[in-house]
Amino acid sequence: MEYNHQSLEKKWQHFWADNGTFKPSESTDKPKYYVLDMFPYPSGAGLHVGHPLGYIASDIFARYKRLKGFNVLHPMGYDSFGLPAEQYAIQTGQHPAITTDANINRYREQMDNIGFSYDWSREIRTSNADYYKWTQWIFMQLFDAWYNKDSDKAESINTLIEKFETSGSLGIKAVSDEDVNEFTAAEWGAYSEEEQQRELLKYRLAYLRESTVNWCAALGTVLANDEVINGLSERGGYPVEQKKMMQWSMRITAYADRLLRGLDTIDWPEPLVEMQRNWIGKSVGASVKFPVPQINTDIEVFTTRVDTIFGVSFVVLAPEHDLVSTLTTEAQRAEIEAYIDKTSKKSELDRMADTKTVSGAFTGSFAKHPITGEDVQIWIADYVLAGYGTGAVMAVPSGDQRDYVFAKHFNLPIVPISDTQQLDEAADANKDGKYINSGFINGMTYEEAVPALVAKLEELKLGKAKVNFRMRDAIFGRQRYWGEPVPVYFKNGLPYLINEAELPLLLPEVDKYLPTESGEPPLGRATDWKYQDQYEYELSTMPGWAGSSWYWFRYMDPQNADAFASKESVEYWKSVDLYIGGSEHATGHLLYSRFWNKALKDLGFHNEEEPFKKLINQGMIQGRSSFVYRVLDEEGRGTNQFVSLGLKDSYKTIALHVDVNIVHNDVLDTEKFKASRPDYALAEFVLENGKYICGTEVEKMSKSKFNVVNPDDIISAYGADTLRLYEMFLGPLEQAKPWNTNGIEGVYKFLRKVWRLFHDAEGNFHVSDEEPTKAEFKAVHKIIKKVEDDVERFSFNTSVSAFMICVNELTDLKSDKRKVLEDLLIVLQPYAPHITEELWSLLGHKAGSISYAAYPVFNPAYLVESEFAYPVSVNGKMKMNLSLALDLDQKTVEETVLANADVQRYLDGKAVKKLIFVKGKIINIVV
RNA sequence: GCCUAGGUGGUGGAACUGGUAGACACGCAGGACUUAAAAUCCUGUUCCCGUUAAGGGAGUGCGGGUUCGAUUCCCGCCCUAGGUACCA
Repeated sequence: MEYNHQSLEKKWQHFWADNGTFKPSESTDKPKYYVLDMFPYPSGAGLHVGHPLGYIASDIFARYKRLKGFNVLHPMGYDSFGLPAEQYAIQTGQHPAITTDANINRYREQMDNIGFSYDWSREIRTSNADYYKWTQWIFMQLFDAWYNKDSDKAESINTLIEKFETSGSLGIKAVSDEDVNEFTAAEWGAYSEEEQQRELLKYRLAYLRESTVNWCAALGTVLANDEVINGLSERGGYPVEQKKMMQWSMRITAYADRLLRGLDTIDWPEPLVEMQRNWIGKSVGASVKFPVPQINTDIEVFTTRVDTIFGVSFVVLAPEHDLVSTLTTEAQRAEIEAYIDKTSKKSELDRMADTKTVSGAFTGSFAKHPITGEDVQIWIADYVLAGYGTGAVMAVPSGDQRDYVFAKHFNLPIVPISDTQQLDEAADANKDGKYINSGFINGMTYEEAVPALVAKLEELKLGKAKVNFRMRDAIFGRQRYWGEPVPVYFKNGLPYLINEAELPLLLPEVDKYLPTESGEPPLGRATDWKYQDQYEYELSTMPGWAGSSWYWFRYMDPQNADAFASKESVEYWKSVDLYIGGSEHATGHLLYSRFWNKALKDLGFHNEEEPFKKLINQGMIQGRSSFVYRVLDEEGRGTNQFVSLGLKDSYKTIALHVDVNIVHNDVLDTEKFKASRPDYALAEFVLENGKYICGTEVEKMSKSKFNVVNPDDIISAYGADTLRLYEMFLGPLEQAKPWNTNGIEGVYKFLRKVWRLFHDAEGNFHVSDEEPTKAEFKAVHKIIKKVEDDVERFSFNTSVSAFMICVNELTDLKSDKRKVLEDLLIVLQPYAPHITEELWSLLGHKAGSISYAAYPVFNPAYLVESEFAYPVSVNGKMKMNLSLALDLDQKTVEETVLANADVQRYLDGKAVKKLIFVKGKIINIVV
């Protein structure tokens, strides 16, 4: 029988599904291992050949770990709330749940064709009520929590209430809003219920507050910072503006430091760690107050270089700064107002793009230098951002390039503050010199000056050491329909949690998926809330990242109706050992997940500080578009003639995308091309060597470029095993690469060779029980070792090559020995599960048992040779090959090599200065 | 600008801690089998010189350095991709 992937693969996929082959058990002596893929949003386009890359890699790893004796949890599900289904619903009126279900079914079908070892009994969908019940429940825990800086963790809000009741707000160190009140226990007791709730809201981890948000009018919703790219929405690319609104937020800033520290404890790709670091944006410095006596207030600035404080020659405020209007003198008012007007007209994009033009205006007021007491001018300029730090900076032209340019432009003083500064052309920020013109720190070094200054500022009550973060709290509400309802109702304008017993708070039906006439979110249309007459429900829903910020826990115990997962299952599976997915989630999902994980840990629901121990980013697979060249006539109109790539330069042509599915190895199938479109029916071709060669270009995979390759097509032509091997063979997992079917034949040929190892010339199954030869053992033990090494370091592409070498060797040896072939099958199983499963059962083993076979033990003895040949160079130049017996000591090797006639001839009487040994061999002779 | 990753044949890529650069595969060329084609198998394939050959030379983005020996380590530069951006 020949290798027939079609029937064989279907057969085993059904067998695995029917027998629950990949269900892990929690009652086992085996150590656990949790392999997770980032679950997909099920889009309408289905999977293309790029999507499964990471899934194949994780599947190989999961299968390998099973062979290595681990109890493996390898689940899959869907992040099924999201904008596209809702946009589609707005256009067609079809309920998003229906589209979503249809898309999920398509995804599932496609994934099943690839032969993944997921435990589908644990499938989850974030839009299912029995799932989002727990997303809502977690929201409630976060609402009922505050961050205690003393214990450095989140605690139940009750511990805060207790403190308020016993000692008031005194001595409480919490992460909270800026505008918290100070009160005694007695005052707290005298607060009304409403006043108490209003105050508590300023401490909760999930809170409601008036904040400046990114409002996207086209999408009709607010967006989180990571959903806005260059002032445009990530989805759809619509303009985004800043707007003040009452909004749900998550106090992620409470965790800024722990999120940063945790990065050192996890094994993630460096670029990703770096992205999170930048996003969190910790800067260590000082906050300094510049008094403005005439209006009896201070301008607070943040600086990372307090040591340059004596170089301050002016202070700059952002044009949006609260004090601008009070500080502006009558003489300057017209100028300032004109400037504010001008900058407010600039869009976010313009302001970012234009960093060269120097602009600003003088307010007319002066502040006092906190140490010298001298007057410094107060300016406004749009290079100072309202959203970072305090929205004001102390300008040190000698130490900061922006301040330098500004000072030059407006003729403000530039004071050197270090004896090593070079200020002819630019600011000089070096910290190496000794201070000059700097009062009491003159002559000090940087290391001495900083603590001295901080102490001085504290003494003057005009400053203190401060750590600043770039990261802002995450906006949590969305004015959309297709998301989790927030389990909150309002009383006198204040939010209260609904009863836990009322969970899940079901997403109500609406007549339309658009905002109401009065501008409320779509949920304002709902008429079937359970307690509609009693409650004034919250109308916004949760953002897309809510459901994905805890989903790895649900897989541990997906059907549990009493908890998001049982205590036992959480204690057993702990956290994800290996997580595979794209780097586009660096500052979104991966940050929010770490945040929720830490909060849930603090509140006592599990014990793991980090959710994903090791993370791998698979590279994006790009499309490889093909082009045909249509010949143009004198007027530049297209003719029916198409010219092959190599000859196109002698014609006037236009390049047209052609469907990559009718091109093989860059050769166009001309008949299929003619049939593809009516206006190509009469096409004529100018061929080279009898073929029409297409041009190519690497672009994003998309329908409009005719370069989408569907995995189903590859599978029906070559089989799932070929697809799996080929996707791995394409190159390093983490590298972005274009899809290119050109090499797939080689992988397919390899699988046929594997099949033939088990079949005789007539095609009958045949293996021998004889003892393998040394050469056969050697071939197999090489691959046992190689795959072990490769899989552990995620170098799947080199394994595929090694398999090919191994099978070529066994084919040359005409090997048919059961002992070596069985080992080969086990080692190959993670990569090509279908063919190995089939051959395994033909060998007489129980069906399905290969998935839990023991990974063969590598025996280095099989790789050792009795004699080895190796090259010896003279002065680094390769000269000759020598062959020596093994087990010689260094001295004997030395004598034998030097006695060798060839060596003597090359040395030509010259004296040997040194012999270089590597692993007991002489590798180089220095003369 | 800054941060991160990378630059190796016609192509995808290999070379794990410095030790025969180009494994493996594609493509291409030639051959075997076949009436023929497909399929399959075999041989060759970094570049240059050498009629074939024996042989020689160059070669991992560019320029230096360390070393007996560098794709690998160090310094400077160029280019590509991703991220980020008046963050004080």
